Amino acid sequence: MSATSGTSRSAQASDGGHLEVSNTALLDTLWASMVSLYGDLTTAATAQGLTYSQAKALNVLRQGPAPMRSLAATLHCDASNITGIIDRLEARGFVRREPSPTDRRVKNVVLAEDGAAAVETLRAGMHATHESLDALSEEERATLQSLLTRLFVAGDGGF
Amino acid sequence: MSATSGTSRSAQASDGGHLEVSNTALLDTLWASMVSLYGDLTTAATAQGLTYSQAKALNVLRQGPAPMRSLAATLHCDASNITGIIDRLEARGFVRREPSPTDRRVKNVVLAEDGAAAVETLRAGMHATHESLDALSEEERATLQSLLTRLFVAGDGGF
DNA sequence: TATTGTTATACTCTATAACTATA
DNA sequence: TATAGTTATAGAGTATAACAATA
Repeated sequence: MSATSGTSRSAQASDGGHLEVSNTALLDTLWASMVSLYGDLTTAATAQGLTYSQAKALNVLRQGPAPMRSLAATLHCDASNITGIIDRLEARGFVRREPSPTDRRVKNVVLAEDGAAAVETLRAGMHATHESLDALSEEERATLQSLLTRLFVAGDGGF
Repeated sequence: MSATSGTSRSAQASDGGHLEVSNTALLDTLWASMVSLYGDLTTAATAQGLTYSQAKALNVLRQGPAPMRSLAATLHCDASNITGIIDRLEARGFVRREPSPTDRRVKNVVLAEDGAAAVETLRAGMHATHESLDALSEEERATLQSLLTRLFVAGDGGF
């Protein structure tokens, strides 16, 4: 945004480690993008009577059933939170708790039909995001997908 | 991810409007990226004794003082939330409330020295993000910055 | 009248610690 | 002993509604 170029990078390995201060401008852009996406997602979730955390949980469960502990790891929160979040989703019939056949300690959370419908409606309702994506070319979307996958998804499944 | 290609796009304008279902895979990637970035940010914030929301507020204030109402809009939350968030940041000396010279209803929130130091430390502490960014080439970072800016920042300042 | 910021309220999220039941 | 899930607790975030001060 300034004369120092959008991709400047202070390559000072102050303590012998890797590059410490990498690209302030890009960090700003990533941060702002996250806040915008968060806003669009929260708006769409509220329209379904869901909180941000509930929406995240439902979205993860689109990929298949998951144990409570696994959900906590994926959502970067303590396992005790998941109990309440799943409690509330289960009370609305959006998910079910099923016993694991292999480990009687484990409860697998399964996305119910109503939950699947709600999360699909939510995803379709992220209008600002969809409109922005429509403004990119096919090639640009492929590039973005590739870069973001390398940045955030590839490593170990979300840092 | 599947045989349907990473950039497929169901171009069905079901109700005469714009393209409704755009790129499920890319939405997934964006969502996962947001969750990962959120996780890294929260971890770095916790190390500074800050919550995610407090960190977002401090980061916005890096760009200069802002009225309460403006902070609420930028952070996509109700104005009544900001009162509490700024209360807690002010109690720790991270921000100050200053009266607006032009409108006696308005209070401008100013980043204090300790707050500026805390947010810079926080940003430097987002190790997972920095390491990921270091793995991209200069050109790739420029491309990512450009694409994200068009997607999320350019429009109207965060949707 | 409309807007800015605050307060009161109720609900949700969040981490910590302690607990039960399994492994 | 270690792990999965729950409960209790306290602090923080969140939106709604009502309010005072100012425009």
